[in-house]
Amino acid sequence: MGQNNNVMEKLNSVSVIDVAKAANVSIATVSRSFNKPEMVKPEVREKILEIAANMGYTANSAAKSLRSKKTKVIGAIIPTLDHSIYATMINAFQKKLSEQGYVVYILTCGFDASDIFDKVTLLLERGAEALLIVGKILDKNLEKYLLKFKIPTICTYSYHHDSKFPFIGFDNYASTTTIVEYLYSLGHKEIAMICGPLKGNDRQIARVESFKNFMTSKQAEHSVWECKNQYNIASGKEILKEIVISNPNVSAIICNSDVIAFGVLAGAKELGIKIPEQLNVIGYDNLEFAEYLTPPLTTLNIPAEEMGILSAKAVLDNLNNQQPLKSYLLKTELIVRESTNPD
Amino acid sequence: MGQNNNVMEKLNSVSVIDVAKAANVSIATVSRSFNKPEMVKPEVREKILEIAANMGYTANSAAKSLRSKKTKVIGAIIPTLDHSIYATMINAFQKKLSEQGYVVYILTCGFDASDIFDKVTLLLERGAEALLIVGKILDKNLEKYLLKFKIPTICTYSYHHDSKFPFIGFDNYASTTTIVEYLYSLGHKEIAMICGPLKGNDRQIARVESFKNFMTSKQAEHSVWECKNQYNIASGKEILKEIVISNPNVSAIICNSDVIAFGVLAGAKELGIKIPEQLNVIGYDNLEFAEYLTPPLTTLNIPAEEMGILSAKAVLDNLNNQQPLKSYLLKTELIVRESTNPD
DNA sequence: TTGTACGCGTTATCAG
DNA sequence: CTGATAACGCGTACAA
Repeated sequence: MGQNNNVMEKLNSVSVIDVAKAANVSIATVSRSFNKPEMVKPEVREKILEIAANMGYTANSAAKSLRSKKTKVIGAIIPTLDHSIYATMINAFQKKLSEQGYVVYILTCGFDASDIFDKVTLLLERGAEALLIVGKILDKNLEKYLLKFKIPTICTYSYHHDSKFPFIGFDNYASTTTIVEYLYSLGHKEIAMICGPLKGNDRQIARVESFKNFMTSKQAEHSVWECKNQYNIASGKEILKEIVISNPNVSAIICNSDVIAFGVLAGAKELGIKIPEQLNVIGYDNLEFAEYLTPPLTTLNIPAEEMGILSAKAVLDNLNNQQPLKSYLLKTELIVRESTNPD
Repeated sequence: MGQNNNVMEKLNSVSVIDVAKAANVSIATVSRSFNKPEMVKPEVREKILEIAANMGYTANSAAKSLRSKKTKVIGAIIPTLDHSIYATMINAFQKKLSEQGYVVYILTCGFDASDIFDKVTLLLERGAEALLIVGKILDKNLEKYLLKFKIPTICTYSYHHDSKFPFIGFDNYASTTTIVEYLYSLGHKEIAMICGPLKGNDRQIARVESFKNFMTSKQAEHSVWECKNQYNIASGKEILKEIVISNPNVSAIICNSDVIAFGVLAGAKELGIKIPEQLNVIGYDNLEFAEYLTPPLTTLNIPAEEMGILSAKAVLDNLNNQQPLKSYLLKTELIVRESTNPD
């Protein structure tokens, strides 16, 4: 290895011209045998296909794209693959698209989506024909850009009525209201929320707002704790300790991720805080482990896989059948388990 | 929307020709301003770059690839993104590559890697310049194919000395031996292993073999339980029940995934089996949650992120500097916690 | 049903 | 340092 190992060169060493010569037909007939089979006499086509296979012919996708202006590539921009909640969606998205020969470019951007212009253009310049984005598009320039070039773009994990782009997601604001209402109905008068990084993160912002609005409307004590660094179990544990020290009257904690809730349960155990007797804990995402925690975690189920599949279908329908992209408001569901109970 | 919304057409509406005209230079100079800046007089270059930016010029990647025979795309084939252990690696891999303007195609193949020829050719035909694959390449035809076309291919998550392809991974066989030896040294005489799907999965096969060989050499009782369906917590729980019923003398269980081990702990709790007093449990992967389980899980740490980063570096070095791909045998480490102890 | 010839937008070559 | 032009491999009018 080392010298002259160019993949394209090797892979595309035999072209339509070679096949045409070998089959004693024109290049047009070869091309048509692959792309418009019904236009070629069956015997001729079969012969060409066979010869092409024997010669190891592979269409050059760059040339194909250049000519046809289609790449069969979809771009996806997500915060990170390191959270199963995004990985699950992308997994479903990718699987569905690959059934139709589409391939997915994946780019991670961290939780701050306010600065993803570069990532978007990178994918677009590389030929992405449509985009999947997590959350709302916050950068006005990006919004203009996508609109100007009519890039088919789907936003997920959120739902905003005022958006210029279709959303296939769920209502973060309403979902959190469901959670807080439930906790309030249980009699909790002072509740804390542990949220993820807020900057450029419309999901977290909506949840915090919903929480604050509800609690304020009831004139109930409340506090918000931002998990700024690592979004993991250790953080949840740490933040619990801070909460306990500075707000000892908190009787329930809303975690905006099951991972954080996991940490809170772990921290509570260490501190000797009984759950749910002394403290109620509620998660978000309904990850697989939630029901196996001690105690089983009350949490909010979100339609991760469904978002991926529906988004893929929408993209396919748009690209293949010119169907306009529609929004879907998907349902979430509060799964009550044993980490919450009446005060 | 609906008609004539071709992304490429819109995005590449202004070409080098337009920029050249506007800047009053030749197209060659425009091209060079972007790709070989040192060959263009600074003032001229700056002017061209500015004009190009104002006109919204974007190079057509298909044309670029067609001419240069480079795509700056890397393909990755992994079992699933739905397991954080793979997602973590891919996340690191992708992040590193994107620093150099590379983009990653991700395709999932399930756990059976014996039939991925189609996936490989799909990625290659789409222009992937190099490949990242999880596990050993089992299909002889695929092996021949990759060798014939000299596709830069890195295999991960395993390490085989007899492989025709470089491995950036760890030794599954030896790692399991470490685990079994440790358990045996603790005095366990009958051990069970819960493994993942075996078909087309060299990692699981190596671990099972290692386990059987060691136990046989000690003439110790042992059994292997294949987790055929879902590779999740519920399965671990279920299989534990089967083990307890049919092999009541088992005093230790090796789980080939922390997720399975999680299920075993959950099942044990339900059955009233005390861990580690009545049963030792050991995991694999050292996922984040392992140390927070009850009891904290003894497990094997694997270098997921490191594999991703090193693989990315190797690919970059191969593509940019013609450096041959080298193998790296990375270390694993047994993390002893409280789910194991002397008999 | 098939063949000819052109153009897609870029980079590489070669001459200046 | 710059310009003119060929070539990359394919799809598709248009002609036959």
